[in-house]
Amino acid sequence: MVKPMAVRSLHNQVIHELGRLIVSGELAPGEGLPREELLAERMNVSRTALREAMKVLSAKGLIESRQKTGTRVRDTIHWNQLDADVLAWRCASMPTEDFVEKLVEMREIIEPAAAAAAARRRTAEQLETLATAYEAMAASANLDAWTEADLAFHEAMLHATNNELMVSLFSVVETALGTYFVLSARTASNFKYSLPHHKKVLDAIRRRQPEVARQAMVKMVSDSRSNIRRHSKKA
Amino acid sequence: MVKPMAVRSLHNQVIHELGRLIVSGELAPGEGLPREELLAERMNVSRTALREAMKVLSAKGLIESRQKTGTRVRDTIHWNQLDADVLAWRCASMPTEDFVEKLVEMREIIEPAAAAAAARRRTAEQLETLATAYEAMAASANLDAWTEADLAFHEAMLHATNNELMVSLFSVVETALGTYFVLSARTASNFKYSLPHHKKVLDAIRRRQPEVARQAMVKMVSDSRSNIRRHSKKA
DNA sequence: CCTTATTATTTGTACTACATAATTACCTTA
DNA sequence: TAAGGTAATTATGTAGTACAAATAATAAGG
Repeated sequence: MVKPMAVRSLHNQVIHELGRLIVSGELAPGEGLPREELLAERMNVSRTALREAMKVLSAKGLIESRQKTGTRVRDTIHWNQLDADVLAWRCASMPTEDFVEKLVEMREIIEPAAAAAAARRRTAEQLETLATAYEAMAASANLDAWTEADLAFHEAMLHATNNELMVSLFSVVETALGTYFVLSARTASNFKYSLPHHKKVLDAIRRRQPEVARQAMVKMVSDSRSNIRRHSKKA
Repeated sequence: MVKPMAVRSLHNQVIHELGRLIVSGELAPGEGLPREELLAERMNVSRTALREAMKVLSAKGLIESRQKTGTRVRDTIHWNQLDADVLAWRCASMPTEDFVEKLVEMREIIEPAAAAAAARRRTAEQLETLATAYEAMAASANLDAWTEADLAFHEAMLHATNNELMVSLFSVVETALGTYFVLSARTASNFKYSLPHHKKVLDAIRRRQPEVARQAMVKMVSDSRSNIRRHSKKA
């Protein structure tokens, strides 16, 4: 789940280091950061690199800089919670149960609607991509292959809505699926459990049946929700 | 609609200048930007300020920099379409009809679900805030006051879901409402047209009736959709 | 012709210097 | 003493220079 994310450049490292610290709560909202000169020295980077990182974190709503006052961690209200990085940082450590709950709720809202829209507006080519992803799921020999194909399926569905705003929600779906992969009690024998659900969605989209697609997707998500619940109770 | 956004700092100006150019299509995807030194000179800023801006645009998925190769505008697929700035830049000039359509579709997905969730989980305090916003709408004497209160109502509803991921979608709702305010044929006499819709939503949330709230919101959005349609046909 | 070394160019990082804004403290004055 | 304005202080903001690192293009060598 945690992206390896070959962080090449220095300022990218700084972004992720500070970002993770803030999102994890180790740097609490309201807390002031050391002034740039000190912080740069402490992190062994130049003020230049540090500032470039801080501008990005500022754009994500995590921090706020003012002259003389310094830089402070902003309240979570202002965080760009849908940002892929912010979501990833929240899952860097084991995500809290209530955050998983919120992710599932988002899937319940996004994906059935997306399935319906895809059934209405998908092109032949988009259907092709979706079908290919499904085939890869069916053919997957191990968990990793399944995971990759599963993500491809859900992303292809979002693309098939032909609404780029919808597509941008993939970061949420991706994170939700990621936590599911970690939390659900899957084994080598049952990891293809949800394949029939995916087939129903695919078929409904192929046949351009929005409501059928929606219901199939509702079923799929509600199923994965209960899978997580079962696992949580175990733990 | 277009945020005045008192762009104080230089690099913020650069962010918005370049951002708008890219999102409007004046700088097409695939197109390479001049190298930093030249671009900085051309924009009358230092390379320092330019780079800080470029890092932010890069974080929004609009551009991509590589050593030796230079900086290129990325394909729209990679754009962070839900980013508040990106949305605002898309509406800087008159938004296209199909973009408005996509915004409305997002409202249709987000807001009914949010209304239902708010009815389920809102706190007394959140209800208070929502009611206050409603009162302000009812009391508004002009279009500006109405607009402000309307936005506050929709934001309060998202907050009442107690799901911060939902709250972050406010940028989408805000943009959608903004285009609606511009495109709908409102006059001094009828701008409170949707007040009863809002009352139904508020009451359902107060009474904790998720499905009633959802349906009321479905009605409100579908109504505003048809209002926009009517106006588009005129033009 | 293919492979490998060299070169040139562009972004990446560091450092210095100064500008600007905002807070704080002080100092003047009624 | 209290009010109010003013100057000192200190953080971020901007500019500019120099060099490092990466890589596309090119030249050298087999």
